[in-house]
Amino acid sequence: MTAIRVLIADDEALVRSGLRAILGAEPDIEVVGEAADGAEALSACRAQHPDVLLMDVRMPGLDGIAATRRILDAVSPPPRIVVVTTFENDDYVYEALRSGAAGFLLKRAGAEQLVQAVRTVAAGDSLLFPAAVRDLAARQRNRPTGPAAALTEREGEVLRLMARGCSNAEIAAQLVLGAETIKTHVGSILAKLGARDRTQAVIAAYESGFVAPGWTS
Amino acid sequence: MTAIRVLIADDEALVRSGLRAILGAEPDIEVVGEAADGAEALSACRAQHPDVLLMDVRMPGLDGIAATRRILDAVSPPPRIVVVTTFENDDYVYEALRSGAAGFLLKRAGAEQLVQAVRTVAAGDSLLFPAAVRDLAARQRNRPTGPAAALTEREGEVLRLMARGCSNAEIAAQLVLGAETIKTHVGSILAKLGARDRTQAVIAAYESGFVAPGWTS
DNA sequence: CTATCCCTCCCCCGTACGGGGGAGGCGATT
DNA sequence: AATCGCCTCCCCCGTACGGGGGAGGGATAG
Repeated sequence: MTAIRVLIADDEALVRSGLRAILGAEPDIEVVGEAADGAEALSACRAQHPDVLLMDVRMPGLDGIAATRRILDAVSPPPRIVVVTTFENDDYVYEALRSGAAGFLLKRAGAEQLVQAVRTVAAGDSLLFPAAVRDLAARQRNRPTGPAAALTEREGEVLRLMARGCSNAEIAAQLVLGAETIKTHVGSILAKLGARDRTQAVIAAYESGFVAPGWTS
Repeated sequence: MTAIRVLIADDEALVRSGLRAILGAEPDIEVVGEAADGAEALSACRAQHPDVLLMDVRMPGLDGIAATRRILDAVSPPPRIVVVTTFENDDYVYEALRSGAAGFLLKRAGAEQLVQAVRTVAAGDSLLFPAAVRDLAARQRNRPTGPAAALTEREGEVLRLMARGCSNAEIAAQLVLGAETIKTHVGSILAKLGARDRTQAVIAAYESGFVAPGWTS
């Protein structure tokens, strides 16, 4: 049996070196390349066709999630992708898996878990490590990420209410404001989101993850 | 170290027996009870406080997902829950994990994988088995399940276009129909979905899974 | 101090939207 | 043959919505 070919994608060179050191020590694992961002990972995958791609979520440019999607779309045969992340900061666990990642690994996992993870996904299985996943999932709701970031706090509240089906009058009542004020906010929201009407704004809210369907929680 | 206490919840007695046989053969695992549905699982958890709960998703009454949620809410300390499912039918993978399940196991997994899974979750780690998870996730989109089921084919098309931000005129153009026709369809959709305006209809479409945000794929 | 941004509220105006009717054609079911 | 549901199109009407202006107050930054 030939060695498992692994590609490492992480924006920090030190981390890449560390991973390479750990994996390189294993006789059945071969690190075939490194990438500093999602775009590099994509081209490296095209060139190297690794069996396993170890990818950080937080990277400049194409982040790990988007890169996962693109690589699985563009590279054939697709590598098995393990998304790596640090501790506190990540809401991306499920998004990563939904994007088609085969596994999810916390950076504070031990070296043993790492090589185990690589072997597991290379064998065709998926994995989740470790228990902290559930806690992360709970925290997953607090994601203001998106083009909705440009919205002010007030506008955010208004958009959230719009996304719950409220009319301008209802929003005004809810926030104890004049109906005219809401119209102004709605106008700003439409402009910032590039939406033509409130419906498009709500769609943008869903698509950007500013609000999420109940069944995703 | 004391044995891992396992509770088995499945509506088929034969399956329960099989699992019990497999797990009972392991010296470090003890099956402390069985349950035929979610409600039984809940009360059994309260009585036995197992370390691990092996639960089928499809069960009469309280299904596995709902039971998982309730048990994790109601039982302290909560057991580690492994959701078990058969092959084709399940969109529930992510819902199960989001409900707080520690792991997910296909029934066609081998006995070895089963005991391994029990040991893994008992140790505090989460797991996913096996590779089929991603394919299941991919199939997850095709769920016309919901209140949108009552919609006509035509109405479905219209709703889908509404959910893409189209105006009535645009929908009419898209479907090569009169604008008045679209108004009729929209009216029917609003009535069937219990929505007051197109925005609420689009929200219902998202919430019911009739359409899904791009980031869920 | 001034500029800028946000929040608040007001005006007018045009229109797309939604409610409430009706009506004809068409296929399937009964 | 009759009925029913679906699709198609038409009328009128009221209004919530969105565009385009303006304006004052408060906070922060320069």
